[in-house]
Amino acid sequence: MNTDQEKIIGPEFLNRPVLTVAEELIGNHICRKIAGEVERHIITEVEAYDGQEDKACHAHKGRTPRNTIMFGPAGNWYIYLCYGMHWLLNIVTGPENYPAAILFRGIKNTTGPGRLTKRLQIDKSQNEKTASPQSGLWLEGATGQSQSIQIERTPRIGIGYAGKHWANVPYRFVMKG
DNA sequence: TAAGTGATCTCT
DNA sequence: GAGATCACTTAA
Repeated sequence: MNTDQEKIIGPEFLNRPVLTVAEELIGNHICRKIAGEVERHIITEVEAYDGQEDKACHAHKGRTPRNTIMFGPAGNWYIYLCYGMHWLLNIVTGPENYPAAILFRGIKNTTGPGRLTKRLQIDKSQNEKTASPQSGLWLEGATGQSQSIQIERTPRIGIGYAGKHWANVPYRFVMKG
């Protein structure tokens, strides 16, 4: 018997290598409750940021007030303002004290991390919250669908400053079609 | 192609 | 406290 609880993606799913989690998130659902109405969107594009060695990861220079949440346990949201006007949404993954997160870059019919958060009405009020129906923002598994999708891997976007190696590793996952 | 926009971080 | 930086979007 599948209850709603069993479909929710929580720390058990997220506390694994960030690349594995990122790839498996494609095709699943991001869920948002706004004024009592629940919306579900298919995840089509994500990027992985993997630990302090990853020069593109916000935590690569060590712990700061902003990125402390990434050092915490998996399953929390990391949301920050980019270029002064765009909120970017990440989910923390991996074990405690290992800073890794996945950036949500696109959902069905909406491409771009800044547009995604605008579409879902996400801002810093969700930052550091746990992904769960109680916080109004969570992830659900789309069982049955994920077997038929095709995933493409490409280098990440907009991180040329990270150096030749880290700017070229294929840590971006996009749903084909 | 370029400019808008403001929190955060790294120096003084 | 000041200046540089930045995981983007939009309008031309």
